[in-house]
Amino acid sequence: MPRQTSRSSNNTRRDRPTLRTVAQACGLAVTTVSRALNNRSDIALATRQRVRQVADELGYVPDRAGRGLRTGRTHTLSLLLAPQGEITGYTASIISGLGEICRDNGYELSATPDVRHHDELSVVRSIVENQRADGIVLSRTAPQDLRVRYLLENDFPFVTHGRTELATQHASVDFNNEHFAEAATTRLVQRGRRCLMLIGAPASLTYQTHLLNGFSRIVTRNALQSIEIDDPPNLETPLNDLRRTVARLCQSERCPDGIVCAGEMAAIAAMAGIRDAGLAPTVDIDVIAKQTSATLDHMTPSIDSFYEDIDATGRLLGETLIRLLEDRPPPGELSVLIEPEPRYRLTDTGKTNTRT
Amino acid sequence: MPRQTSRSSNNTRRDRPTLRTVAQACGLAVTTVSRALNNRSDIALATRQRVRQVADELGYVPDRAGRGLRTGRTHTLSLLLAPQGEITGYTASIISGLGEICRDNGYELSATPDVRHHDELSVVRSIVENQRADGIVLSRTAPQDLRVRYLLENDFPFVTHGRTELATQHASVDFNNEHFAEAATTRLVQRGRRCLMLIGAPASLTYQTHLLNGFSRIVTRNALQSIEIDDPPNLETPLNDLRRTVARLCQSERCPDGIVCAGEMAAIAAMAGIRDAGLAPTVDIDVIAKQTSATLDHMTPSIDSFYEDIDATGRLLGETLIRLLEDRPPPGELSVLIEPEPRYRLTDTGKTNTRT
DNA sequence: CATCATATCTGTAACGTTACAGATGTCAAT
DNA sequence: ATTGACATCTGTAACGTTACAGATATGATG
Repeated sequence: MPRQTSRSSNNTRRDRPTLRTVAQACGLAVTTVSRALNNRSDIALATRQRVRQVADELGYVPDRAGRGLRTGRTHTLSLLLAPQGEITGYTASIISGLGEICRDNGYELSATPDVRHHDELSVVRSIVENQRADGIVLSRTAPQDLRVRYLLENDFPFVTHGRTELATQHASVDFNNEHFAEAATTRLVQRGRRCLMLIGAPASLTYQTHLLNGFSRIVTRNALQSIEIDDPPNLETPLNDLRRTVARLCQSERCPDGIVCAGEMAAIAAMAGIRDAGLAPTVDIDVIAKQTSATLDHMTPSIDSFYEDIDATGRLLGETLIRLLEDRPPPGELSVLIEPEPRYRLTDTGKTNTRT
Repeated sequence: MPRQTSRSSNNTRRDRPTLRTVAQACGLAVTTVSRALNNRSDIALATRQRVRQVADELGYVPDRAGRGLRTGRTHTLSLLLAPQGEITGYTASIISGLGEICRDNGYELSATPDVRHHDELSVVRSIVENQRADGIVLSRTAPQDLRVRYLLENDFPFVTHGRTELATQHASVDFNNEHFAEAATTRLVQRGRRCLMLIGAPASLTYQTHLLNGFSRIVTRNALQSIEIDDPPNLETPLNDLRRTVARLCQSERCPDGIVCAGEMAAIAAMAGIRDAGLAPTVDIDVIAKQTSATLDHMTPSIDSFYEDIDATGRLLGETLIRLLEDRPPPGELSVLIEPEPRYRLTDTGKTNTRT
């Protein structure tokens, strides 16, 4: 057996059929075949069907480069990722859903990690200017997101996971973080907790506002205390730091008796911090979190949570963007809001209860 | 402000410079500029430098479609992912490392989820036949991996995460699972555990053999017992099932006193199962795991682990594949083996000890 | 001085596709 | 028969790049 060579050298690579091949097989002009396969109305229906069938039989697949050169479109969607090193399970789930939609619609999904400590716009600019994709999926949106402004100004198709506060409307999919925060906080109140703390998103991201709105509303309505500290830990605080901060807080006089946590990893670190302080999570300090994977289901003690379906979010992002690209009306609204799904603690048989 | 339109209509999109633009600016022929930018030796060194500089000033970036049409190359690497729904944090880390290398080398990274219940070859075949990428990154390799055979037969560049048992050599990056299993098992033995169990990979994957080799060697050498059950849970058993199986086992007469776990999520579920059986992880049954994220650091009780750096693996996969594509000798060996990094339990201050 | 080798540059064609401007044929109305 | 309207199909050109086969100039060699 030959050793793996470093390039596909003596090319026996099966030459794939082109429009010309199909045209010859049909006895038609190349142009006709092109228009037939693109389902243009000025080609007889019968011809269109015949061409489609012959093309299928020959295994014809349009050449991306040829098409792209002519049309300027790439049939690629770019997913902008957090900078290298800050990529989490969230990313994986988004890719899973988005990738499925791309595959089903003949798009490539291109994953583009952001560059740390770099011009915020450099990645989007490179994609737009160099025509690396037909559309962009953004996450980690800020209220006045520069990237969104840039894309709007340049009239480049995109969809965001999360909203902005810009005057111009744009396609987006978001989790209802306000409802999540309200429901989570309410549940703590119902359990008699009176002194609450929120571990939310970085202040620069739009959804931190939503979380705070929901949290504060319930706190105010019930005349509760909420813990404010100088440098509050958030979802992107390194887990060890978050853990230490929580531990310190738990040993101070400002110790909370309930924590709402907008991310599952942060919740795990927070529980570790509570234990470090010699207290018992759930008993001394109740914790309630947003859940995006199965991990929380197997924690001890088990905690209540609200589920965000990231996989579904990825699918929605993809569908929205592709509809936008293909000039079809978006599915329902241009902006979709996904509601949290309440989950209750595990029973000891290991079953999750999901009540609606 | 205008509402977001669905396509970049009245195109004010900045026309990007082409080779022709650069050629005119330099007073040279298009061909010359092309060859200059490709650093061909039949262009005077001075000319090459001048052209490069003018091109940079004009912000020239080669058009992927034009180049691809002519050369047949896409400057894209495809990462094959587990089927939708089975994608985990592992994926995210691979993408993180691989994406970085792609960006630095002018490649796009295309993420391609596998299709469940479908022909095993369909995805690779589609990539190869339709020239969707210049090279492929595979994971979840089997001893007689059909995809690898197909790629070898078609002389298509690729690199695998994990090895095969095929006679033909191919580029790969692998974690030394045998060493991991040996070291993990040895550590349990040193703690006096005598009746051990391995939660490894699915039997169909090559590295399960490596895990078993390492595990069995230590078990045999120390004349220990190992637990064999009919349908042993593995890393891809749904977590609830794994948890129940472990719980049941712990209540039977074949209860292990130590578990080696080749994945962190499985370790978490196993610990939950131990607790379900009324036993204490670490005390009654010691657990030791392979670690790929920070999650395990914040478990209670904290457990020992061996770290696999997936981010670095992604980078290595990318570097290897790109070197292969560009005909440069691969970095060191064609096959790289990454050694496990021992990690010890957290101290109560929240610091991880990494000794070498 | 003629010849040849070498270094450096250039023009043409082609990759596969689609836009555009016709071309051809058919049929109905005049 | 002629015209026009329509349905259906076709040929040419172009997108940006690189392969290929020269072209030109320079200097060395006989």
